Amino acid sequence: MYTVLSNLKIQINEKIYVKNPETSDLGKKILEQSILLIDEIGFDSFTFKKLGEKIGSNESSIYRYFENKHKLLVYLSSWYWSWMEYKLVFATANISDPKERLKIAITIVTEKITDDLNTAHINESVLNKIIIAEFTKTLHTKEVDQENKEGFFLIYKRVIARIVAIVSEVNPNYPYSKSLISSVVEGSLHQYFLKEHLKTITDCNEIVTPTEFYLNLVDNTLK
Amino acid sequence: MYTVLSNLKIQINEKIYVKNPETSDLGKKILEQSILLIDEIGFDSFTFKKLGEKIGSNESSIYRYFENKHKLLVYLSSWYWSWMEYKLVFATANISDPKERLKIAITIVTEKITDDLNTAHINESVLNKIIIAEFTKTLHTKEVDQENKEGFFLIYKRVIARIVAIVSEVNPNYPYSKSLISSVVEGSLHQYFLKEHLKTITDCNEIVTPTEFYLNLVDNTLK
DNA sequence: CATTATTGATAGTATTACTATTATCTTTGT
DNA sequence: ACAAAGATAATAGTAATACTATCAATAATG
Repeated sequence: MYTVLSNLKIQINEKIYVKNPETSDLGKKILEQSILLIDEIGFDSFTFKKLGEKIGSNESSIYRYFENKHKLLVYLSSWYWSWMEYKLVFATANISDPKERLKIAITIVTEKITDDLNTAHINESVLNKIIIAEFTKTLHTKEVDQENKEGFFLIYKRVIARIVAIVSEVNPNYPYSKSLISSVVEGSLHQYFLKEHLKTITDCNEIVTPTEFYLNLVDNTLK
Repeated sequence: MYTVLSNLKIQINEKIYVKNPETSDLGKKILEQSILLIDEIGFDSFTFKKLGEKIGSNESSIYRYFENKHKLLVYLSSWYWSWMEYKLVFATANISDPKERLKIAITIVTEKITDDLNTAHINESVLNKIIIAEFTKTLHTKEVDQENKEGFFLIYKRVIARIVAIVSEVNPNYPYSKSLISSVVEGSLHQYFLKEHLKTITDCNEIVTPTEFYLNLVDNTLK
């Protein structure tokens, strides 16, 4: 996969990190290798100590970038959704037909992810695996309301809002556009999860894709 | 809410517990109070030590019932879905029209939960809150495939399979019945979560219910 | 070349997630 | 009524986690 701008820079809410990891080599290494390590051992077993060992750096150095592993995951998620928004905006620009625009948007948020070569230290394909496996954990905490107030989930919500706006163009009378799209975005991750782990309760497999299922669903719903 | 059978007994996979908590007072207290404590402080902060203090019992005694807090959550989830299956089977029995049966089934799995007075030590309304907040955590672990093999998620999958069977009656040509229903069941929990915490990306509120949204969605989809 | 910022090394603390042992208390079977 | 068995409580102990603090070493910059 390649994006239109080379070396795209992604802006993340400052409250999520202690020190911006994009501003140093160590910071970028933390992002790059944390993605690989979380994918490898899972977020629950992931610790800053293990990450430090992996990148040949010290635990305490990592704490200078992120308060704790939860915040790091929130950062990676924000990065992911920001990248997704970027793709969404570019892919739907200059498409006049709302129906076509919606089709593209649904495809973008539900399709399989390949690595974007413009971001040297982020492997989007592996990041996507983490999002499928771990994204719900960023939301499902006792601190969700506080963190939501601080804007931790803004980009995620904005991605959904953008697609909701297209739905309203396609069918202004449909009364559940927000629920429909939040359900598509979250549900798509879930279908990918089921396809890997609980195959008996999904139709998605090597042939049928979540994209196909959701394009059909949205199409039927807005008719 | 009341069920047809009084004192209904729910069977849980033996591999989930060390000692069946339904066989003693302490066991029942563990179930009852763990639900309240997890709801109160969240699953992440929940420990057996805190639970022990709450029920005036010893940490080590709780370990005789459950290997760890993850297994306890799996137990509570299994209990919940088993109870849901029970409600589903009763509510749809003797309804000959598949469309009507599907409508009832969707309603059952998406509607707001009130306490079932037939189960003295389980507060289903609070348990439902836990399921909304924490159920995904039972699945999103590195051990999911192993635990799935051992049957930890059987009842959950069976609930979905039962509704899928009704979908096939209503529309045998619809090719995504499993994805549709897994998406409804999981998505419904998600919509309840959004309604509480991320209101801007859902249409569900005090007036519009997840049930209404999903009945409409399924109806349009199977037309 | 001096200052400042960054990173590394080490140590230390409170909590968690257990396991093990032994004592006590409660049932139950005869 | 009493012994044996089973369940629970109390205590102690361990390894790992999730940090914080301090200070030394190194690199970047003006």
